[in-house]
Amino acid sequence: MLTIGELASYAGVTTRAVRHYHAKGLLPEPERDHSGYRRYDARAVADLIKIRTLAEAGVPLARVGELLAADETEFAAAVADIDQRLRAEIRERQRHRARIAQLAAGDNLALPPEAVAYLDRMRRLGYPELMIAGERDAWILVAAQMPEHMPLFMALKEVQLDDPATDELYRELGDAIGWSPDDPRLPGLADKLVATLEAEEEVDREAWEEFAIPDDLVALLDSVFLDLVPMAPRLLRLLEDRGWTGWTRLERLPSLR
Amino acid sequence: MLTIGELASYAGVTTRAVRHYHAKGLLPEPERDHSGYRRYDARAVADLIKIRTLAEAGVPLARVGELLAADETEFAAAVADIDQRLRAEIRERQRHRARIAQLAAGDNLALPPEAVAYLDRMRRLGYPELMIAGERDAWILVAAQMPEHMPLFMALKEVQLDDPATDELYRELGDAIGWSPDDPRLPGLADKLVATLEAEEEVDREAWEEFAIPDDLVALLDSVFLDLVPMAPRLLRLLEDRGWTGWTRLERLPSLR
DNA sequence: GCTTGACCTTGACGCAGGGTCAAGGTTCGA
DNA sequence: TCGAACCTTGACCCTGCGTCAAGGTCAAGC
Repeated sequence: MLTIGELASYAGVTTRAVRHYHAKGLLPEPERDHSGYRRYDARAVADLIKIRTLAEAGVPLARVGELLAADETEFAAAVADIDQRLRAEIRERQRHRARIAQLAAGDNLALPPEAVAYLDRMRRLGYPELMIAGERDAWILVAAQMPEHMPLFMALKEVQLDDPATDELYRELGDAIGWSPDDPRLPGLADKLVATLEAEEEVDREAWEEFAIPDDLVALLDSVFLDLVPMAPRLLRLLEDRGWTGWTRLERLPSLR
Repeated sequence: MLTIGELASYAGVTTRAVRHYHAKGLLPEPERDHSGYRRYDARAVADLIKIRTLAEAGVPLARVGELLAADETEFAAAVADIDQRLRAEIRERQRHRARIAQLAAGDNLALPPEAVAYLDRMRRLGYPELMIAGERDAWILVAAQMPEHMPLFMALKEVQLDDPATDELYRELGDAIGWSPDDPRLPGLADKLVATLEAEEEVDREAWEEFAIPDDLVALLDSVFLDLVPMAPRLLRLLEDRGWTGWTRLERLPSLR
């Protein structure tokens, strides 16, 4: 007759595992000797090895019990089921590998490659880091909600950078990011912004409007700007004085009656 | 400003997960409003999405914190490390798949294919199921301790079945398995066994002895027989009367002084 | 002003599969 | 007769949250 330690070593498991299987009902509790020690026969070794074999094959303990008592049909069905689970887990890990390989390739936590490329271009063009950081945070939010639209959005942004007038406007905004709320240059900046908006062809904006950003996301993006940039609240007020509201989605105010 | 539920839904996680990340120190606790609710800004959404991105890439939360604060070199090293872990987990599951595919192919829980083939042959030859079950349990124990010797052992067993004399002896043992301990045919069976043993060429046994089964395993295998077969203790006593001891490894008793 | 339902708060337990003490009793060999 | 190496039960630890429980808060509709 075997003690728990001997049993465990025959089957190549720890005594803790054996007691765990007792607690789970996988292995029946054996007789105790006069001092309370568990005493096992050879059948227990064979049973334990079967349990180990299934557990090491990736079968959850909860199912090991069923499987030991299953007939051939049930066994085959259960095995098919487990195999499917294993395949799913393998695929999952393969996706994880691909994902972290992407992460390793750049600073693009949570951003698709085209957005990384856009931010890199801003960096090469000499935009201030604070502005780039704001853009990145904002696009992270958009990418999370509308990942399928990101290639289009980034293509539109690249077009904007290609346009010298927009580029110049953006550079001024970049400089203005550090201005204090009472900076005297702010009204002039607001004038320039409004002028650009009014000069803008409707066509340009249609491209954006077709893939309407949801209202709550717009509000969130506005708050990125408002939180990050000290002069932002003042600038928005100046724009409202000039008949425009919002930031992420700038719109004409309904004219006052 | 966002509530925890809004934050969570922007990032595509549960509120429970957000609180979990707070508890783990991955995401800083935000300000509370007058009623004690957590209030988040848009930065928190971006931070949370980064956490999610890493966590979904299979990075353990304990490492996510380090990674968010890591420089590029550390990040690359950590990513390489995680990739290695993922590959190991994939390999593990592929081994599991192969293992359960084997299991599905037969009743061979914990037995190598050659042992399954041997047991199947016993079944085809009409040996009683009780004897086959005993053989299976015994070989499970051997396979667990000496897996590398199983092909040889099974080859030797097949040779025994090929021999008409041994086959006949085994069939008698198979019949005897159900006998009561005081069955009058037992002495005759013991005589026949001893006769076979003494007629056996030394060469036959050398093959087995070369790959000595350890003493404790022999004791365990004997106990399978003693536990499973009611008449076993009596049969062993009868063999000892005739100058032989043991069962798994039958040996001549040292002659009495 | 009241109810209802959807939020929010902290705290605690649960899961798989055991690892790792703790505090004590038992057995075995020298 | 002593110490080492067993054994016993009980309880806490890990991951990554899910899921109660027992309440507080908020907005809407009556």
